[in-house]
Amino acid sequence: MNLDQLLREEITNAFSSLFDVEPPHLQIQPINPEFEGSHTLVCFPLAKISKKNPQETAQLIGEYLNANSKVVSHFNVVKGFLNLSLGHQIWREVFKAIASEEDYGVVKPTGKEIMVEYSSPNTNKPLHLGHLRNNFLGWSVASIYQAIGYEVHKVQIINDRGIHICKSMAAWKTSGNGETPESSGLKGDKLVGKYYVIFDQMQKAQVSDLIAKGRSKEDAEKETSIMKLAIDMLQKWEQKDEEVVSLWRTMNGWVYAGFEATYKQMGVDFDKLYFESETYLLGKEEVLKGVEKGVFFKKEDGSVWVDLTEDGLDQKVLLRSDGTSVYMTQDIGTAILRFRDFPKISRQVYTVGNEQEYHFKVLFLILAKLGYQWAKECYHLSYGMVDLPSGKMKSREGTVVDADDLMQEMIEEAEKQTKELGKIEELKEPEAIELFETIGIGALKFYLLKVDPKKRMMFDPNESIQLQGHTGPFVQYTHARIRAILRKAESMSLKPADKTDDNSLFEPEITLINLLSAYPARLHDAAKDYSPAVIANYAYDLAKAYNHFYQSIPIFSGDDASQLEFRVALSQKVGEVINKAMALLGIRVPERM
RNA sequence: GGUCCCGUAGUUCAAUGGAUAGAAUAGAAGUUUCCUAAACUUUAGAUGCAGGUUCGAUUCCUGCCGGGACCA
Repeated sequence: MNLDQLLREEITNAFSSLFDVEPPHLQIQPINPEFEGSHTLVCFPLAKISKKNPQETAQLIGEYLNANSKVVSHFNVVKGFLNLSLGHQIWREVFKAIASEEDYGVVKPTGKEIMVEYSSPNTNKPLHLGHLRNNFLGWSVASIYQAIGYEVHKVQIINDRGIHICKSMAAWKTSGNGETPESSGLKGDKLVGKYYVIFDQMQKAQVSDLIAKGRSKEDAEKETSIMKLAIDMLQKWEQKDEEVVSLWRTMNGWVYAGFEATYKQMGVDFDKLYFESETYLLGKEEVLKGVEKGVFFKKEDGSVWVDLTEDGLDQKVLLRSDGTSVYMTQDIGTAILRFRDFPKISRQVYTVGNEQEYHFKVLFLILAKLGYQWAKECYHLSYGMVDLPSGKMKSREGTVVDADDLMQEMIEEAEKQTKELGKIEELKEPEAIELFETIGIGALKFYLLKVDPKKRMMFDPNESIQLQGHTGPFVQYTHARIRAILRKAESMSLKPADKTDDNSLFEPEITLINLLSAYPARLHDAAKDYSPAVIANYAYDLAKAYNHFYQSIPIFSGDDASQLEFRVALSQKVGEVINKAMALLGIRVPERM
């Protein structure tokens, strides 16, 4: 039974019998807590059709419902708002329906398939705070789609080729002395990142030497021995030179091992990896075909362009005059390859920062021009940058927040605060460590996911390690509290029951049932907007409402057994839904904390 | 120069065109014989500026101011 639908039908009936016309789309909204009732019908738009003023219209509909409705118990009118209160019996039935549903809110597989790309790092630098937002977002959106019945393929493209990795290789070769992750005790990605920084330092030193010898800055930057080595390595790599390829393989191997550890700690995973080294030659053929079809055009110097001025954009180069690809060319090829690999997907979602909005607009336009039907279904899940209180993260200024370090800090803070509260006396080592991780990582994920993805956000390290208030641990704590209730109920041999008897409900109980009934709709909203923030805020609202319920009603007092059983059942379901919602964010909820 | 995004309590975030703009933090004041006080209750505090559209605008439109990104 869908409450909203039921109300809609009843009001539609009421309206047409009262005014002899079909009503327009009804605005039924949740109510502000200051007003009595649970649903409100906005009657301003109806006034034109009913030919009465909004207040009268509301009054008439209210009276009609009072006399005829199965669900509305009473009403009140404020200005043009018809506030409806539903009977407690109805609320009990709503809850019964929810409680009896085994996997409440989860949609059975629909046969639809979707691909979600996220992470997609370069292999010359370790992952940082920005990647955390990216990974959490992408992973969560994938989970949300899974929950509404899609088969989801999680992928990333690893930018493992190009001048950047050659720079690390060049620096390692000249000054690395054969250092390895094992010999240095550094994580692989950190080690390779270290040599990327060393390259930069060597380059700077050599440039100033050359400038001192009278070279222009521009020339000097190209002619340092270290830069020449890097460029030489890139060329040799493209010629498949054995030695260079072998070093490239070794160093990328270190990076992957390092990334793997970071992904594990983050709790994200992938179904398939694409490597740029394997896909960067794709796309060129497609572009040439496009020239034949007349979709693209050639300039005198032989370069290939697409003209997007009709779409309000510029001309964009697709192949340079020497025939080499640009990023766009590769992305065209990769997109087509993916649809070949997974012919049943109806859409690709690219989780990439909003600085690439233009790039994806162009990419999707080009794919459409090439005649690919699925192009208009592709979606750039664009998210805002994460700023620090000191401003933007800049790798050159060393203000980048490292992903591993940050996660470690969060876990340590969780441990510290848990110990201060004296909560873990009974917990043994392995459980305690797991709990600190659950709380620390949960706090981080919630912090990054509760904000609308599209918006730029501020990351204040001091505030993020806060475990009170609008945070993940608040929700986790509520779950732990519910589990405690259920343990107690069990010890009292109280079985959860959803009997629909005559007992009236308290306001906090109705609020909870109302929130529970909203879960499927919120899930769909989240999918539609690609926004885990919708889920995060829902989980928070539910937890908040439960705490209020918990503090205002002594669950185990009173001698009416069915009332106690009902409250236990309500608690159990709230716990389940909290668990389910948090799982969509990749946040675990503990049994106790 | 062109395109796009963003301006909400001191701060970080909310608000399908709807009522008295919600939370959280920081501030003030309370609540532990009782199920977990990482909680709860009370209190104070905000829509950049100027117009327009309408019954009604934080939301839509125009201009300006301020912040950011991208394209050449």
